[in-house]
Amino acid sequence: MSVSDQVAEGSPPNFPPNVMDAMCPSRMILEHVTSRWGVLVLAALLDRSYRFSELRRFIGGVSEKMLAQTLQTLERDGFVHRDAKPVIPPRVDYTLTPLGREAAEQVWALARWTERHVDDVRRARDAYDEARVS
Amino acid sequence: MSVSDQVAEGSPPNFPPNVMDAMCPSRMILEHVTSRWGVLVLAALLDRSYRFSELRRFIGGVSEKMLAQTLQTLERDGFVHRDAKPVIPPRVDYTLTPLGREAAEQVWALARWTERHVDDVRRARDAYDEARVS
DNA sequence: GTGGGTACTTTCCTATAGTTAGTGCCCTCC
DNA sequence: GGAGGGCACTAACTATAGGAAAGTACCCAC
Repeated sequence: MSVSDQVAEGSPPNFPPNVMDAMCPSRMILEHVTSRWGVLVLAALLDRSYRFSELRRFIGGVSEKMLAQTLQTLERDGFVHRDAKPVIPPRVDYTLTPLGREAAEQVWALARWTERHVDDVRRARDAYDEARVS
Repeated sequence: MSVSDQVAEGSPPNFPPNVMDAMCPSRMILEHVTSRWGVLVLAALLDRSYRFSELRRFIGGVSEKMLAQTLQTLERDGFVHRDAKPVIPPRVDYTLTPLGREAAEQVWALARWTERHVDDVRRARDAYDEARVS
């Protein structure tokens, strides 16, 4: 067994990383950052840090469970930093890490893009719907 | 009742569009383009058009049902163009519209970014996991 | 004539998301 | 001084979304 054989066997079958491969870890990371609430958490934290319930009020429609779950996932992936101060009442601040900031800038750009193109999509939907009622 | 009152009442309560508002249409559009399979469909179609089952083979792990559903949603939103040739066997080509291309460029950039940072995330996860087994 | 390919749709079942209620501790209100 | 609310969660339950598999209808190759 040669050295190159050892490397080939020891390394995962995901080189180079490819999101189109269901087994590639990059697929799961992409799912975390593009998840329903992940996108909004990252976008929110881009301009400042937030406390848990402050974030919950800012992001309309998110449940406490899903916000906590999303924040834990993003923290584990190294996108979000959780700063818990041992005071009463509890105070926990969430901030972006440098890695999280890079991701957040991209999802924020996408969020702003959709906000700008709401009317384009509405027109497309009207045309689509009208084409099949006839 | 003044004219400004009429405008305020007649227009939807979503101006300017804001993804943080659960009721804003931009929220739903963002969910479509960042959906689990929407991201991958847009990214795939960026470099060329695909037929249905070609796309299904290219995007690992997608079911026929979810691919059809995702394509219909993206078509209705005006991101994807469906070109069905009335031949036997059926031939349907999916392409991006100009609007879809703009969205696809952004999600593709995000996909490539995650592929490049797989190792950073893996390290963050190892550190996170090790911090709570002790 | 059996198997495979095309592009889907339908049915069924499970996994995931969301809703609700509970935790423990503190502050403010009247 | 008891009621209500805020803080940051967690646990249990339920509704909905997602995935597996089969069906459709037609054709071609072997």
